Order: sequence, then C-alpha cells, then structure tokens
Amino acid sequence: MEASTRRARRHDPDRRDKLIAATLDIIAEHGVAGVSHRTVARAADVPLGSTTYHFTSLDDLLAAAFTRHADSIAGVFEERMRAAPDRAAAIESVAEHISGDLLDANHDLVLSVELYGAAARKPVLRAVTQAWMRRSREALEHHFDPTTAREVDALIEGLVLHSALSTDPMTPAQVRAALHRFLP
Amino acid sequence: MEASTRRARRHDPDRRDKLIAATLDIIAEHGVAGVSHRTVARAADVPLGSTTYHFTSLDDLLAAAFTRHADSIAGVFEERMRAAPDRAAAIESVAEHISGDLLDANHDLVLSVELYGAAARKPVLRAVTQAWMRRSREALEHHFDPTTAREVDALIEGLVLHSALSTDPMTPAQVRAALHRFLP
DNA sequence: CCTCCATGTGTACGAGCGTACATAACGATC
DNA sequence: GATCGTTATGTACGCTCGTACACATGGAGG
Repeated sequence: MEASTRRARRHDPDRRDKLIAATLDIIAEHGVAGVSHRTVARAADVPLGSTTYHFTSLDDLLAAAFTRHADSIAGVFEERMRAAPDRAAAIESVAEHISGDLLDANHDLVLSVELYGAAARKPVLRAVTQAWMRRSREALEHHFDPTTAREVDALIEGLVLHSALSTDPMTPAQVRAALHRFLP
Repeated sequence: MEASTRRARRHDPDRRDKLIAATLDIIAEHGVAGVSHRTVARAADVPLGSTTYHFTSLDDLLAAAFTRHADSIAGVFEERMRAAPDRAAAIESVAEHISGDLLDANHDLVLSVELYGAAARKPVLRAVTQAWMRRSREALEHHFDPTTAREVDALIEGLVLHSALSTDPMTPAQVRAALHRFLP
C-alpha cells in the first residue's frame, strides 16, 4: 500500500451516491420543485453543508441525479436488447419493458417526465436525454434497421407515457398488438 | 338594466385570463418551479393581492392554467380532425400537427411536458390529462377505429416528444413515413 | 347625495431558501 | 507524537416565498 492508496478517500464511502439517490427519491415524490439542499440533506441523513461540498450548486446536483437515472434505464434496456436472441424475442422484451415491470409507474416514470421537462429548458440536461435516446436507438438497432429503430423508440415513449397517465391503461396484450402492427 | 346586470362585475374585464396567460408564459420559460404569486403578478402587471383574490392558492392557479392549455390544444386538434374530409387528409393533418406548426417547440411543448410531470403526482391534474387524451382519441375516431385511434394517439405523443428533445429531429417526411407505416 | 358592502389592494409575518465561509476533524508525513 | 493540508460541517446572511388580513374604493339602493 504505498503509491496505489495514496489518493484514497478519507472516510466517505458513498456520500455522493447517497445524495444522488435521495435527490431522485425527492424528485419522484415531490417533483424538481421539491428539491432543495435542505430536503436532500434530510432525506440522505447528512449535514446541510455536505450537499454544497459535494455539488457546487443545486443545478449540479440535479444534473448528476438525472444523469444517473437516464444511465440506469438505458443500461437496463440495452441489457434486455442484448439478451434477446432474435427479433421476436426483442419485440417481446420491448413489450415487457413498456408494460411496466421496469418503469414502475410512480417512480421511474415521474423521474423521466421531470427530466424531459427540465431538459426542454436546460441545455445540460438536454444532452442527457439525447445520450439516452441514442443508446436506446442503438440497442434497438441490434434487431431493427435504423429507421425502424427510431420510429419504435418514439412509439415506446408514447405508449409508456399514455400507460402511466391513463386510469385505463393498455393491457400488455394491447401493447403487444400495437408493437406487432408496427413490426409485422 | 335591472335584474340582468345586477351581478355584473365592477371593473375587472379579464384579470383572471391575464393571470392564467401570464402563468402559462412563466411555466414555458422557467417551469412550474418558476411560478410564484409574485412572478405571476409581475408578469401580468397586476398587484400581488390580485393573485390571491382570484385564485385561492397557487395550486388552484396552476390547475386553471394547465386546464386552459390542455383545452386549447385539444380544441385545435379536434378542429383539424373535423376539417379533414377523409382518412388520407386526416393522416396528413396529424403529420402537420406533429411537425410542429402547432407545438412550436419551446412553448406548448414545455407546457405539455410540465403538465405530464405535475399530473403524475397530482390527481387534479391527472384528470386534466385524461380529459385531453379522451378528446384526442375521440377526434381520431372520426377517421379510425378505436383501437387504431388509441395506438396512433400514443405514437403522436412519442413523435412529438422525440422531435422536441432531439437536436436531430425527424423531418416532416420521416414523420409522414412513420404514420403511413402504422396506417397503411 | 348619502350609505353600505362586495370587490379589490398593500403590507406584514414567519418560514424556508441558496450559498458563503470560519472552523473542526483527521489521515498522511516527518 | 507533532505538523500540515485536505476533507467535511455548523452557522449565519440576505432574500423570496405563500398567505393572512386590515383597509381602500366605488357602484347600487335609498
């Protein structure tokens, strides 16, 4: 342990992570408007000063949180597409993805929509959504041509949103039917 | 002028309307987080007290503003669908709708996305989005069967969102192609 | 013309906000 | 074990916030 551990951190195992996780929880429950240094610090059970130490500003914290969220969802989707052996299996995976085993209606969805709203106004976050969209499209391109991938990506977005906001959401069978109409 | 004008308002031609319009402008520019009694009053050029007089709370004002927005968009879309003489014309109208002559990227879109985000957390606003979705679907049903209408409604949502958030948005021709793939 | 009361406004209060910054805590180095 | 500099925290400041509420104001009924 000479040169290798020279730069080891003192005694902060995962403060940054805890702060980001707490931020995401707050956004999911109260929206971006509910995020403040104090609410985050309370939720993460850390002192107030810790939030300004690890993130230079609130915007910085929000960007980190949204980046983590987008990366997480994109990673799971990529994994699903990579695991699908063929086109039919890929379609089935997409249907499952939409029907909500991943986007459990009241957490990930709110995070995604809040991200869209913030991204529409802040260039930094716009870059996050774009990277996410690109990864989704590329994952779909393992099974579909680029044009189709792009269109299906948009269709997924719309189906997820409508499913989440509707009191009468589409059943998994209806979702599958819609996909198969698009991908005969 | 006896009984009929007894209940006429004193000298407030359209204060409520001005407040709602100002609120929508602020949401479009700064998000729901930017809405406060003071920012709205300043934007509408009315005294602070006027905001609490016409709306019992901020949530009340936000609900009124989002309702106005949803009604407005739904109304325009209904009109477009009603005006389309046949199925082909309807598809063309939908394509134009998506390609942005209506949702000019940085105003109506932000409003819609902010509404989605708020609706995912507040039941009152959820009702607003549901009424909007129902009207859209019914408008589409002038030209398509209910199942198709529902699927196209979702597709529209996804295409609008992706167009708005992408630096490389789909061209009108690509949007048209996607629609025709779904509606051969 | 006077009175009255619904309609509309200005001010004030307590709370919470982002952020700066002086200071404490503590591992590494000698 | 003494020193030092990075890492981390508590406190304080100036500001904006939502909302309550006392007061102005001006048309309607006498």
